[in-house]
Amino acid sequence: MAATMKDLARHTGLGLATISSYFNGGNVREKNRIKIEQAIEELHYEVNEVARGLKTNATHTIGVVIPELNNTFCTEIITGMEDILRSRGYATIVCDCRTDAALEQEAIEFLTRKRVDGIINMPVDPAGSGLREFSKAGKPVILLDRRIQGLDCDCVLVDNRRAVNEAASLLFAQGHRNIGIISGPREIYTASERLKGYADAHKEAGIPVQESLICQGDYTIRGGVSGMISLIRRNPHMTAVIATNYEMTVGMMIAVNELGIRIPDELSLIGFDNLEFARACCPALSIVSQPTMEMAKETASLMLARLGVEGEASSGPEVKYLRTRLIGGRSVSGPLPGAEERKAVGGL
Amino acid sequence: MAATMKDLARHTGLGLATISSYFNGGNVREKNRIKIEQAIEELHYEVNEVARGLKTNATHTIGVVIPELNNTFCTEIITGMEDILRSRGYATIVCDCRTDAALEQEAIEFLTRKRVDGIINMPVDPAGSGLREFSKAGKPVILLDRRIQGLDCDCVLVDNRRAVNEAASLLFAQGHRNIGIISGPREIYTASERLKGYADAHKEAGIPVQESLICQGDYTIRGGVSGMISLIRRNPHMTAVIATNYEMTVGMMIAVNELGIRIPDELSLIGFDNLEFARACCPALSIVSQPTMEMAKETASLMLARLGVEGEASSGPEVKYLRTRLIGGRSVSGPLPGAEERKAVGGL
DNA sequence: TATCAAAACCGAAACGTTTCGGTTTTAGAA
DNA sequence: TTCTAAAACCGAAACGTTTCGGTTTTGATA
Repeated sequence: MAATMKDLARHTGLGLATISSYFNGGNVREKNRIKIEQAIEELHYEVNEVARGLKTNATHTIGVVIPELNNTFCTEIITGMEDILRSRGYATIVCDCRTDAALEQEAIEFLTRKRVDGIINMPVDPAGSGLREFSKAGKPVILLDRRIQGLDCDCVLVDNRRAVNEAASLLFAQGHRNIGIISGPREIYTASERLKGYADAHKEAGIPVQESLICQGDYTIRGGVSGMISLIRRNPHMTAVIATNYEMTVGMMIAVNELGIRIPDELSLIGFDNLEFARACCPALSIVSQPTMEMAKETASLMLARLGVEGEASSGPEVKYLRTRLIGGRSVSGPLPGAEERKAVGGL
Repeated sequence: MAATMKDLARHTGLGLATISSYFNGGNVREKNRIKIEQAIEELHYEVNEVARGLKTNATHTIGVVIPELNNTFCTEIITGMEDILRSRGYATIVCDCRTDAALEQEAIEFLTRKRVDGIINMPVDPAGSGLREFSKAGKPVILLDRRIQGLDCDCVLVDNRRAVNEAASLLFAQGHRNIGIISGPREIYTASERLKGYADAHKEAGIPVQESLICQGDYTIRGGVSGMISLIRRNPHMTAVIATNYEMTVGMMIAVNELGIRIPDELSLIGFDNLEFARACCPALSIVSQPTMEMAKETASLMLARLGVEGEASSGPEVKYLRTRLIGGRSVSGPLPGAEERKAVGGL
C-alpha cells in the first residue's frame, strides 16, 4: 500500500543507498535531490519509523513514569517536557503508577519492552530497582523531583528544604510561634526534605520543634483533611499551618471550610503549588510555588543531551537544583499582638 | 547483545517457526515448550516489539490528542484510559495541542508518522481535517467529548445539554429568575450544547432568555474571571451564575473572591467538574460532575474492540452518551436536593 | 504392524530501513 | 586533454520478527 524507499529508488532510477543518504543528511547531487523530492510528493512517501527503529535500535520514544497523572504538579511538568521532546521528534509515553511501587516497577518493565530510548521518572519506590536494569542497558534515566539513594543518574530537583524554611520563617517573622505542618510520607525524598526545612527554620528562630505540631500526611487530599483536623484538635494554641503539597493543601482548605474557621483571623495558612487554585481560594492563599516549567525544560534538555540530539552531555551524572518562590496571598495574618520586631522578608 | 529468536532456536535445536509459534499461541509439544521456556530464562530473551511491529504493521501504541494536559477533566479521562490500554499491552502517546487547531493537526501528523494503531481525540478543530486522512488508512479514530460534523466515527459524549438544563432548572426551582451563564466558545461542540441546555430550561420554566445574562467565555481561567466581572457589572438583578467548565469555574471563584461577594447570600453559583475543588471552595460549590471514569472506560473499550483485541466492534460508528450528575454544595441559596449525596461523597 | 489424518515442525522469504565496501562520476589542476 | 582526489553513488547484507508451503512426526485405528 504505502510507498517505500524501494519505490522511490525505482521511480527516480537511483540506488537505495542514495535515497537513504538523502533522508539522513548525506550528500546528494542537486538534480537528484529534486528528483527524489518529486518522487516523494508523487508517491506520498513517508519514512517508516518502525523499520528504521529496527535497524538503528532507537524508537525515538521516551517513557515517563509518574506517581499520578491527576496532579497538576506532574501534568505541568509533563506538558512542558512533551512539548520540547515532540518538537525534536520524540514521542512521550506517560505511565501513571498510582503512587504504587509495584505498579511503578511494572510500568518500567513495560517501557523497557516497548524499547523506549530513555526514561524520566518521578520515583515512588525509594529503591528504584526497575531503573537499575534499564540503566545498565546503557539507556539514559533522569530522576525528576526525587532522588534515589545509590542510583547515580541525572536528577532535576527542587530545593524543598529551603522552600519550607522560607515559608516557616515568614510565619515566624509575622509573630507566629506555634506553626503546624502537614508533612508527607517519611520515605518520600521531597517530604523529608521539606520537614528538614521546617526544622531548620525553628533552629534559626531559636524555637524548639514540638512533635504535636507535626502531622504525618500522605500527600493526598483525604490525608490533608484528616491531618488538618487532627492538628487543630491536638493544638489549641496553633496559629498557623503549612501544607507541604498541593493535594494536602486542597485537603487543608476543605477542612478549614467544613470547620468554619476564619482565615487568616483564626489561623494563618501557607499552601503548596498551583497558583490558580491559591488565587481561587477565599481568601487567596499564600503558597510555595515550584518552578515546573524550568523543571520541564531542564529535564528535557538533559534527556536530549544524553541521547546525543543536542547539547553536550557531561560524563558524570548531573544534578540540577531549582529554586521555589513564595507567593503571597491573604492567608497569613500580619504581625500578631505581642510579636517582636518583624523581620524583612523579601517583598511579600 | 540481546538474545533473539534465532538464539532460542539454536539453543533449543528447534526451528525459528516453532519458536514464533510458541509466542503466538500456536501448538508446541510439551517437552519443546519446556525447552523454550528454559532457553528464554537462560538467555534472558525478550521479544523485540519493534521487529514484530515491522512485520505485523502494528505498533501496539495508540495516540491521544487533547486540548490541554493541564486540565483535570482531560487527565482524569486519560488516567483511566491509559490504565486499561496498558493492561492490554498498548502504550499511550499523549499529545497536548494547547487548544490550537494547527498544533492539533501537527500532533495528528506526528502520531501518523509514529504509526500508532489508533487515535483518540478530544478535537479542537471543528473540521477535523487531520483525522480524515488517518481514518482513511483504515485505522480507528474515537472522538472524545466533542463531535465533528460530517466525520462519522465512534464518539463518547456527555449529555451536556441536559446537564446545564438540570443546573438551570434547579436554580429556577430555588426561585431564581435572573440566571447568568459563562458560556464557552460557540464553535466548540460542548459549549453550544451547554448553552442549548440553558435555553431549554428557560423554555420549560416559561422565562425568556436575556442576552445580557449570557457571557461568551473561552474556557480559560482568565476568561472566567473577566466573564464573571462583566456579568456582574451588566446585570444588577442577577442572583445566580452557572460556569460551564472547570477553568471558568475557577475564574468565577477568583472574581467572586476579589470582588468580596458573599456566596450564596448575594449570589448563587453552580460550577463544573472537579469535585475536590468544589469541596475546597468556601462555601462548598454546587457543581455539574462529569462521568470521567466511565468516559475513559467506554473509550478504551471501544478502541480495543476496533483493534480486534476484545469485545465486538459494531459495523457502523457507535455513539455513547453518558449522563452527568448534579452535586450539591452550599453555593445555592435555599435547600438543595441531593444533600445526602453530598454527605456520601463528603465522607473523607 | 501398517495406515493415515492431524499435529508439529521446518527453512526461506518477506517487512522497510541503514550501512558497509566498493565502484563510478565529477570537477579542478596540470 | 589527462590525471586525480573527493564526492556521489550503488547493491547486498543485515536488523528480528512473522508467515507461507511443504515436510516430518505422532498416535489412534485397522
